[in-house]
Amino acid sequence: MSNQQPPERRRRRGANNPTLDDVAKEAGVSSITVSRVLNSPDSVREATRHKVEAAIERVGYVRNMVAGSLASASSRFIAVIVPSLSNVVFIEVIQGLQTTFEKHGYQILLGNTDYSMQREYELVNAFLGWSSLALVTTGLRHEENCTSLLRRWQKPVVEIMELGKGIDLNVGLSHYDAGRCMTQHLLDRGYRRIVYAGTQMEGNYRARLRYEGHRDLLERHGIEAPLVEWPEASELERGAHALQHVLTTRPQTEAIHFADDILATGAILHANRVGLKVPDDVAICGFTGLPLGQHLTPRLTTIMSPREAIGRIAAEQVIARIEGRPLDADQVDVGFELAVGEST
Amino acid sequence: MSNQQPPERRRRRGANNPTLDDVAKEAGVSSITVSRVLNSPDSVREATRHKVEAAIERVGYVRNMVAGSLASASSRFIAVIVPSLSNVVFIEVIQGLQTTFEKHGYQILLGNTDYSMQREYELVNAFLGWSSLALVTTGLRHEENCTSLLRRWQKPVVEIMELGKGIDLNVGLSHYDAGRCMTQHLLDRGYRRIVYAGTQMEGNYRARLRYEGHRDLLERHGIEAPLVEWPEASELERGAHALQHVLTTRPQTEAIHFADDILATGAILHANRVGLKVPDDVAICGFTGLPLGQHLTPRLTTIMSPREAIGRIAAEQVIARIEGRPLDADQVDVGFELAVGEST
DNA sequence: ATGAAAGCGCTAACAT
DNA sequence: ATGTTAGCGCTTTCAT
Repeated sequence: MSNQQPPERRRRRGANNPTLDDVAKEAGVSSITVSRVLNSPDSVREATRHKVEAAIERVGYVRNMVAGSLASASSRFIAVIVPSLSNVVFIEVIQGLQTTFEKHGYQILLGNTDYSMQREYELVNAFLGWSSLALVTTGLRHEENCTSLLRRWQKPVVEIMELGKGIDLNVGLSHYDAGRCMTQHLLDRGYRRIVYAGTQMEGNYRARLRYEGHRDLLERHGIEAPLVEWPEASELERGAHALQHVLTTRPQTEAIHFADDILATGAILHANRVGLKVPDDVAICGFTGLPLGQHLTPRLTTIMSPREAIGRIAAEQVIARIEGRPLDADQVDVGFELAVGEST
Repeated sequence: MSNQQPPERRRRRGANNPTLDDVAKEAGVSSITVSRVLNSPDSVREATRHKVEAAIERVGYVRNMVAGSLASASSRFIAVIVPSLSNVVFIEVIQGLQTTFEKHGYQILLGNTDYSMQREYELVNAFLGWSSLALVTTGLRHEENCTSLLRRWQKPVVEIMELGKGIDLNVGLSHYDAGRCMTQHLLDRGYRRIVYAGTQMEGNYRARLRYEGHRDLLERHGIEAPLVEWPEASELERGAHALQHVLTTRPQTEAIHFADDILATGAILHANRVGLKVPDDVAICGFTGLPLGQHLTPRLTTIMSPREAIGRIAAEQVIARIEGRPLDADQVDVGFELAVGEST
């Protein structure tokens, strides 16, 4: 004989946190009213709102963002993907993004690819699964799967740092032009025997683009463009070694064009230590425009890239899109600026 | 007369992404089997698994993390709250956390309080609402609401940077002892007229604790402990100004104990620029142990705090808890080390 | 090893 | 301005 009573209800409730219903009961309203107090307080009468707010306080209600996101099929997450967290450049970009997004109540979902496109694809996949509102990623090159997934995705995608035709929005600068610009400056100063020194040049193709700008300009002048590179990440110590190495293996070198300010700073500090004169013994320049460079003696000649602005502008573009405001342009060239110090 | 046909089903589906059911249909299995392939592949026969994996690929399935988290009442989020992103110290801690958590497949949810406890409480609230598995926050002082909310919460909470009795777990060092240790070194070196110089000393009470260690030791020796402070965040420029300011207003000063390495470095670089001799004209020391300090001439005397280790250890503690492994201790003193350079 | 059914806690859609 | 109902897409529970 079959069981006559209705089957007992299965209950699960993970933690036993108060829910909207608990608050509603406490306040003597329906749960949707509580939801409205939370999401569009103006659509609720003031008296009701106060009752509900008091009830929320009393029961110690903590909003379940997960349930809300599932029901509305959207979260306030913005996915942000960078290749490295040990590079100040990306930290500053993240600051620009974070400050701007936070002001508007968005939460960043941060991912680090370690310069692996496979990892980037995995992160993109996971972040889309969180109903992110938009995605900000670094550079214009991705796995094919990744690009096509993002193209199908119907939400704002910003590719930052580099300039060019991309998936959707783009905020950056031309690294090729930046490399070329610095080398033009070195030529103007009369330097001819110039070594380019960088780290992780395979993964970090923006540094490679700068080198290509450098090389093409030199070749046009019939000058060789030797490249020395190291697989490790940039550190002050590496810059010191690089200086030592170049002066040992190529004692004729007149100038070293470093791929970034960390290396260049390490080289200048090392020169100070061992009594080498910059730029008389060897000229040194970098790329990025870290404040540190302007405090050295001699001040570092470098290319200033507006890192925080990249983050801020990318965030502003995204927010405009989300809020349905029209954009001036899908591509923003933030430019760069040559800052000439005494190191060249 | 009432409508005889069953009422038309309301449909919502935000985006029209393929769901588990779509994959299941494609693979000719039930949706729970697809779920198992994703969550516990070993519980599914190999042939079935391959069928399902092919179907996932074919329909371009992107996992809906939100729905999964709601159903299971848990996510793979770890909430991380820091007071600032413009301070390298927290960046390095975040790196330690992020690297360790990522290895285990956890996603950080990053929040920045700007040294506001009110903001910290809001972030905690939001992050608990995302079914976070654990929470890492900075310091031992919080809003009362915040502390009691976290105490009720049945998941791991780690308070980092500072050492002391807290909510649950604790990983840090004694800032009071660190300040005292450095000042003992200055006394040993024979300095007596010592100025302590810091920034944002109200919000950043860890810097204040270091000052208190410094002050108490000096007072025990019957020496005054003047404090100069600025409300802005630490920058190299501020360190340069601070040096200038102290030497102008208190020309007798023999040593400046800076609250952090950024200020101290700014001061040393400025001294190099204007031809002041460190430590002969004035001795300089800092706190943190940034690599930069060891590349200066003279090398900076500082206290090395293991920033990345704090992050790593905090993450390891959390992971052990989550995975049900026993902890050696709820409190970890990561210690610090006096690094004596030529600047004192 | 696989499946059916129920429910996670919220919000959209549709009343009133 | 407020309420009713159904459904978001998954995982848990229970069954086979």
